Amino acid sequence: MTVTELPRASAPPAPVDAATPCGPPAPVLPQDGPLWLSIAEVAEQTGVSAHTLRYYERIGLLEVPRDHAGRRRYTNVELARLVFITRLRLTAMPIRDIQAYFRLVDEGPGNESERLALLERHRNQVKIRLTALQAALDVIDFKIATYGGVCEPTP
Amino acid sequence: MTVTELPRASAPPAPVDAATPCGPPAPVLPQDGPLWLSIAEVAEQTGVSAHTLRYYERIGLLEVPRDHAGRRRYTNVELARLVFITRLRLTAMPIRDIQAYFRLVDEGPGNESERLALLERHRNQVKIRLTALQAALDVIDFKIATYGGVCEPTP
DNA sequence: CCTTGACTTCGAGCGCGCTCGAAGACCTAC
DNA sequence: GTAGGTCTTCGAGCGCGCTCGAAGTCAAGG
Repeated sequence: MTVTELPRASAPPAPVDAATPCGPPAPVLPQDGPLWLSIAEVAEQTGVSAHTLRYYERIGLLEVPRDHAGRRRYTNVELARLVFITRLRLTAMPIRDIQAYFRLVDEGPGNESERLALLERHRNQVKIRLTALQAALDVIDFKIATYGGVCEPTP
Repeated sequence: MTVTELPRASAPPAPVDAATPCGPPAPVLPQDGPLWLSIAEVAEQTGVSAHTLRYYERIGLLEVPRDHAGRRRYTNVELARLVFITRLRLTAMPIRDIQAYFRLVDEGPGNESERLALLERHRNQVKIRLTALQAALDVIDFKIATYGGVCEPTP
């Protein structure tokens, strides 16, 4: 069970991003002690490969503090951001747009309406895709149904 | 309005593929006279570019008869198949799998159960993706909601 | 000291699904 | 006859999102 797996229920999801202007975010993981994870641990827990984690950092999606030896140390802040990134990726938000979003986040407070607009635009596109996907699925379902040999004339 | 646009309602879709073992398929278009379309016309009506139509043919998804000068002439058979291809693509079925499916179709009757299995496998994957997509969308929706500044503690 | 192994950076490579451009054949209109 | 437009084939190129490998650094264990 990785952190990036989605809950089955439609209960309101817990906030996952430090950027919400609501004080410190709720911890994402059952937190025993301060979170201070290596890249391998994050990879295992999130299902995002170490290669991809470095890639995300290279392209500016994530900034990860280092230990004295220069190795990445993920705290719950980075982890929360990563989880939100996976959610956006899961909805096929282009990397460019995710970059744009977190550029706004990293600029600090004052541009919340821009962030919001960006997210809302994306959400609307996702909803459209969702509808089309469902319709295409209906076509496939119909096809599957008619393979049974039951062929009534289509009205 | 292209042929490949999906109906909004969830009414049972009309069959779109000549491969259904139920006799001749219902016509896809309002049919005035025999269908005998050029590649440009098909591109316009379906929203699939001429380049892509040739590509689909190259990779064996579609076989299109030619006129005396060697130009492609699409009949409703090819058009129906193309429309079904767009449905499968819309659900992100990999080209390889679509190739496999139509290879079975082109082999003729006798392997319907294989085709069915292929479609059902894909359908199940799509349903899983659909659920995950919806959940990710919920996360984004929640994020959007909390940008308003209303911050209740998350239980 | 030496090995082991996990980490680092960097740039190149890959798989997918198109997308494009070049060069040429053919029909139609003038 | 010739210009224009639409088609043909073929192979190369592209954008995306990773994915990989090489070469080197560092810390812990024996």
